[in-house]
Amino acid sequence: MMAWGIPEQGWRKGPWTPEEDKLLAEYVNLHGEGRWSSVSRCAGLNRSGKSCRLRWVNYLRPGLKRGQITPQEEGIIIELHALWGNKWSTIARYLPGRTDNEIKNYWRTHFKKEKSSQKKEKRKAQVLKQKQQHPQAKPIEHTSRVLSYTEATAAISEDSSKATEAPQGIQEMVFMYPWVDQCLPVMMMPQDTASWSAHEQAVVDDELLWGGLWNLDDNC
DNA sequence: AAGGGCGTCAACCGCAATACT
DNA sequence: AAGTATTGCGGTTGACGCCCT
Repeated sequence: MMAWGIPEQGWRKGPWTPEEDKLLAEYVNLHGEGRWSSVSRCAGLNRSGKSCRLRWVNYLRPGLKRGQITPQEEGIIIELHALWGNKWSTIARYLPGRTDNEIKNYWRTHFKKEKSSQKKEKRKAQVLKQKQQHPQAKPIEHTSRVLSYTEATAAISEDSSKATEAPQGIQEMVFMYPWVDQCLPVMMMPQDTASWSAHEQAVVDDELLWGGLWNLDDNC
């Protein structure tokens, strides 16, 4: 492995120093995000644009949450990963304050390699603790489910007679999250799953999501 | 107390997509 | 329209700290 700090093609690599963080943060606060290659030049950082962007997105950006992923967030990660697979940046959009890198790391460490019984015991203990804190909550593994378009429209309107058919060619996926007692429309996708990717980011109602229903801070 | 194993996290790399000229 | 630069994403790596023996 290359030694930390020895530049390849002139760029510094390795862990960021507090001084570098300060320079980057000051520059981005002043000029905004974007044009990362010029950031490295103009901010006096001997870092590649990619490195600057990554550091900002994963560490310096305001509003980032620190600390452990909550059981609620974990539930969302599990559900969204089941839907989208390793689309970490897409999943991260539904977890305010969390980065794709963080979610990716979390998934790999908690689910990809989860095999030892010890680990499972730990997990059980966590779930048990959660239950004691929120006795009304169902076990996290089963807290949400995917509803059909018809089920969802009925549930949202709280009137089964108002259930509507999904638009032709489109299937809306909706999660039921008991901890917020709400149906959350997640995405619209063609029933032809081969062309999902073209539609996967057609989020139905971002306002609804960011408006507080998924305000996970309230649950901590 | 020492050291080996393991988990976590920050950061790098390569590639693909997108924007710009 | 084509070539180049930039940005974004997902996979991977390596350092570090904690725990167990």
